[in-house]
Amino acid sequence: MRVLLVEDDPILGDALRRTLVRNGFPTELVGSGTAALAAVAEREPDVVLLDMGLPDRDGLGVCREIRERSRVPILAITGRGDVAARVQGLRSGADDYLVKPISTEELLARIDAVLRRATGAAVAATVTVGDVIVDLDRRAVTAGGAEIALTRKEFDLLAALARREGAVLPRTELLEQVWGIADASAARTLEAHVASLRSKLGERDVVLTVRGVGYRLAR
Amino acid sequence: MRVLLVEDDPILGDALRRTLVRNGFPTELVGSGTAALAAVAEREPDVVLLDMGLPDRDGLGVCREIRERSRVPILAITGRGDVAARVQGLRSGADDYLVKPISTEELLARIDAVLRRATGAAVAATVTVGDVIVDLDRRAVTAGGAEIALTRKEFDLLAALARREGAVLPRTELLEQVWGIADASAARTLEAHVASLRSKLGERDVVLTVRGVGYRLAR
DNA sequence: ACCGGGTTTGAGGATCCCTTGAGGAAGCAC
DNA sequence: GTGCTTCCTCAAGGGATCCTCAAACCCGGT
Repeated sequence: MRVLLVEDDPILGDALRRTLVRNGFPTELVGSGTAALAAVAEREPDVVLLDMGLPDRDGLGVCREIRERSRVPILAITGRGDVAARVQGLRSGADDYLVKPISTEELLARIDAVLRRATGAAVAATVTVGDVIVDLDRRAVTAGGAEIALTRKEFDLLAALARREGAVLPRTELLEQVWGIADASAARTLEAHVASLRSKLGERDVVLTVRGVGYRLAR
Repeated sequence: MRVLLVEDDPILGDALRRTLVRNGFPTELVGSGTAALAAVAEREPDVVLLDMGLPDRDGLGVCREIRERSRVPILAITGRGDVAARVQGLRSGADDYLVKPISTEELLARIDAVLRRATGAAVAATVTVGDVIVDLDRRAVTAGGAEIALTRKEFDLLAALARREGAVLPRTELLEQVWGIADASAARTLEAHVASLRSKLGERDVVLTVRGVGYRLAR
């Protein structure tokens, strides 16, 4: 499950690459369309994340050339409001697109979705922890067979933990994924949501505290 | 319509076999890759259910060998979270896969789907939600047997939701699919159409709102 | 030009839930 | 045990989000 990330801005590129790696996607970063074409042939990635605003050649051409040589799913990255680029991108073979600025949550969700479609409706859209089932598509959660109504943040929080089932997610990471902020000052907000999530899940001890670090899911 | 089940865990294997038999699929259970290859040649099953975690040889190899000798549809069974195995499985010729733990409903649905694809039967172009039937070809909707007259936008909206039955569609996505715009400022338009759609469908709670995200269909 | 259904837009209001604060409990080092 | 840090509980304000209800607008068809 390898990702090829094509992004010329080294800052954004590195940030995206780290996010992806942290979430279980080994990622190779290249900075130009030419390098991208070579990498597709050589490394056979499972998904290509392609910034449409490249320096050496335009994104559409790269997109088309990749598509001529491979059936790998392509996720286009476009600037905000650039509707024309979006439509043309989809015509040139991109499977979906992301609009800057890109939230971690959306990035992961789109990758999941694109993989699911590419592999013929397969990647499971649900995660099971004990008798708790998290349905990422329906944004629905059942515990012991009974449906549980969660709010937006509560679900996002649970989903972030569920995607990395069992792994410890640092508070900063959760804040970034769910709230989109890199600010640790909202610590109490996070705690409050963990609390309400726990109370809704009942006496199940699904969300565990890792003191000094963050939270993780039981298995 | 015979199923070949390849599963080394006798407990799980027997449970699956019984479930299948109860639901109309005569099933043979074998516990190793070697036996599986022999059984494929000899019994000519209509579907193979293959656990990727076998003791004697790895699932991928078995998968590939089966595929070399036969065009029988293969449903891979993988552990949870084992994304890599999933992708490789699909590359090695599996048609779809199931993730443990396997629910009966999902098992049967996947077998149906795989058989439908393999035998080239037409996929039904109607989606059913409760007693509401959405016919995507005829652009017609019936609820409780009675035909319901919907306007264009109302139908497009319902159809967009129905195609991804149950999954949450973000507001932005609905706006783009139904209205062709990437502008979130038309939010009230969407809401108005949801309202009229709901009122036409009666007290059925078919269209559910997911606060902060979008809408989805009940099941 | 005139309807008439379909669609969009606006304002108002109801509901939900996110955030924030303070105080207390629990964990950890010594 | 003592002190310190970290985390949890609880409740309430205020804001975001969505629904309702009308009215205006658009656009074919007659």
